[in-house]
Amino acid sequence: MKQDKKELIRVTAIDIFARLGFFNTTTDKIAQEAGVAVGTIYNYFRSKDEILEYIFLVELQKRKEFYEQAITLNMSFTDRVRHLLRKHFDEIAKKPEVGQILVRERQFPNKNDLTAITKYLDGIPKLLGTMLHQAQETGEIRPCDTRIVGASLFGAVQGIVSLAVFEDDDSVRSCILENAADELADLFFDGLVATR
Amino acid sequence: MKQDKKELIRVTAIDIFARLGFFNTTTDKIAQEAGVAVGTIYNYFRSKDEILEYIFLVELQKRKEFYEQAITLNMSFTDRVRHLLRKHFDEIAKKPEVGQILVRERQFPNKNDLTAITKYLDGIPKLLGTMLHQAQETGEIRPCDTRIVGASLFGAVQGIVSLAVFEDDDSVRSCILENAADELADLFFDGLVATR
Amino acid sequence: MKQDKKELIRVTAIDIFARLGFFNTTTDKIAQEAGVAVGTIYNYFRSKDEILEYIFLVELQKRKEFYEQAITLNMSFTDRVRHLLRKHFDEIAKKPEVGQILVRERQFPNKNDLTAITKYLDGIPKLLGTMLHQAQETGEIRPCDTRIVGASLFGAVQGIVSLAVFEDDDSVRSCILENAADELADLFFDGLVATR
Amino acid sequence: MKQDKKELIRVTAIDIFARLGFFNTTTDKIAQEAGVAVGTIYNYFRSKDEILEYIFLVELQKRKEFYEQAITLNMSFTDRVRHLLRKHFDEIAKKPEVGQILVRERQFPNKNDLTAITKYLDGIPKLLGTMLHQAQETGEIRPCDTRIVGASLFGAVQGIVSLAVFEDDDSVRSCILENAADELADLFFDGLVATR
DNA sequence: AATGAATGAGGGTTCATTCAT
DNA sequence: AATGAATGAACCCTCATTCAT
Repeated sequence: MKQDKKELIRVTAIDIFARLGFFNTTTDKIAQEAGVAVGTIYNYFRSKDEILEYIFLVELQKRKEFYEQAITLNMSFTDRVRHLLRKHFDEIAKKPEVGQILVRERQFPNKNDLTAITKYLDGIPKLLGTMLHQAQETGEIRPCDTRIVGASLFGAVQGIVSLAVFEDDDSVRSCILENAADELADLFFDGLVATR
Repeated sequence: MKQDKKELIRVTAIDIFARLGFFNTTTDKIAQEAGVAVGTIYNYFRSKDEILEYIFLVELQKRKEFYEQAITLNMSFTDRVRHLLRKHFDEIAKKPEVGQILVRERQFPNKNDLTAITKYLDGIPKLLGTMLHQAQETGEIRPCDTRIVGASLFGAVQGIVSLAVFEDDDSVRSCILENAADELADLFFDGLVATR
Repeated sequence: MKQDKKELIRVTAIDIFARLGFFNTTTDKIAQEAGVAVGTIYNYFRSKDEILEYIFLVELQKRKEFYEQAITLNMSFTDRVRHLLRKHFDEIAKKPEVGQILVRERQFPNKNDLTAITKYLDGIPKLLGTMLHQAQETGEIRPCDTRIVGASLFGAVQGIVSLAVFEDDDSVRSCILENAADELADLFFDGLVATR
Repeated sequence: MKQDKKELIRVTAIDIFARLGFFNTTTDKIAQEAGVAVGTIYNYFRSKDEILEYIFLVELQKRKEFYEQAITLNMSFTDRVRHLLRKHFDEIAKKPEVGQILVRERQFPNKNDLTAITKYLDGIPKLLGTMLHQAQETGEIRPCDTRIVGASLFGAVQGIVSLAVFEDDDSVRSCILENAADELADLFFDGLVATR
């Protein structure tokens, strides 16, 4: 039950951060909406910053698990990426507010360098870069600057999430998120040029 | 001369927003670093928010000009995109701080409805979508969800800017930004798959 | 056993109050260092204030006992004072932290009127004044304003305790406290002037 | 006029600190009673702590001036001390609240080691110790532990201030403070023992 | 147009105290 | 008797904005 409350605060904070932005969200507001006292928040988090970090941490964890899964499965590189993208967009579809935060709250509290936020924003592109590099060595993909392509892929994902998340119509949003993984995989692997 | 001071404030604000983030920047700090009094800022801007909006507005204006240019020039769709990307990354290379702000300060897209920020973040992907749509109709590119691809392209650009902007080594950053346009164009038009 | 715990809390509180000061000490800290729950403190004390009062009360009690002893013993006034001073400084030497509190925590003598703290800070000088007055009547000491001299003696004692207590070197502190009683008695009874 | 406001805040704070104690005084209260906004306080002081330090600093400065005066004047050691004591008690008589603070607010904000408060509480006894030491060498006073006697003298002064300051009757207080210097000087130089 | 001291609502955080277990 | 999670009033301080000079 102790963790129930931490979870309650995390989930509530996601909703409000998504709605108002981190800096426009007050701790009072979070407490009120979570139905607890302000003090209670501080029994589980050392600061408002830490709530945001925890949100990123949880999502980072999930992405890591997706990655471990993808590694284990015996599939080609392209399928692996497709798998990761699907999982990611599914997650966003389930809770778009999380997506909103992931693309918007990159202001760092810049206190400790190794925050979960930095790990997320730096770590995931780097991980994509590594995957690309390996695929390049096995000849699965053509030569390219893997850092740039990794950052592009990560950025493209964020761009789509932005698009979806600011879409008001729920059904349109769902549709975007459902197609996104395949559309993006096709784009990245086959390009846009008309059949040659 | 009147506009000299407004420009001074804009440029100074860019540096500080990039360094500290919008919410961690005080008007006092801007005034101090610009060598004017706080009150002076309010002779040119109605609020701190408006400074940020003005920064986005100026950049939005530049992008629009690039677009007008690109339309005028008689070139293929792919060359047009390549041209736009080059111009954009050149601009970031000249003043990376601007890039930092463009990718980071997307807070509160809800205060006043039609802010320059929203116009930038929504407008540019939409514009890219339109271009893609036209290219699709002329058969220059294959069928695809142009909204998703537009958002992906915009996102990919932002992702690369992120990568470059948080890169400490100046020469590495320049290198990334120089190659980015071509690398990204190749990626989007030809994809990654080795065999063709 | 019931009183064991109250004693435990009192002793722990002394250490922390001495180290951090009353206002910088939290009840959580006391509980933690005493190895009990916060709630437990409130089974023995009605408030945090009351802990401090209890500390003063215990010390006041001890001083009263010293006084009773001194009265019983058949000695001259000067020896009586010397006896009291020795006892007091011995006590401080045994637990300098108590001394620190006695000289430092004189805040709010106004909350409840008859606190142990007020009794200590007002009562002891008054008691010294009474002793001086009697000695004056028996001709043991010269005419003087006994209130002022009483306050001076009490103040001088506190001043020495301050000196000792903020001395870091343990052996120096012990030395100061050992000599203090005699030095002070000599000073008060014979003065400083060289020729006599 | 700039300094007028700092002075206004200092003087107001003295009154409230004396009445309620430092820790029970809020910045809002000071602002309200000074007739300024809370923010104004922070234009002149970096923190609430700094107000207290400034109060001590000003008093320390005054004492130093008294000391310089005393050194310049061509008088015996005993007269010099008498002069210092008179000046000090006069000062307290003029504004007893200051006295109250000087004897009560020794809680340290313990942040920077060299606060004005520490300088006052450690520095003045040390200075007295030095004076005593010199007098000892010139044979003006008998051999004694000058540290202990210095601390005693300082403590005795504080003790008298305590006595006076908590005295409600104004005329009694004045009387105490008027006689204090001589009474204390007599005590320290000639002792208490009846004419021998 | 320029200044910068004054403003005060509002924010994050603390912590003594309570009370259900 | 003991626990410690929950509480929420209260505090210190910040900072965007104003306005008299």
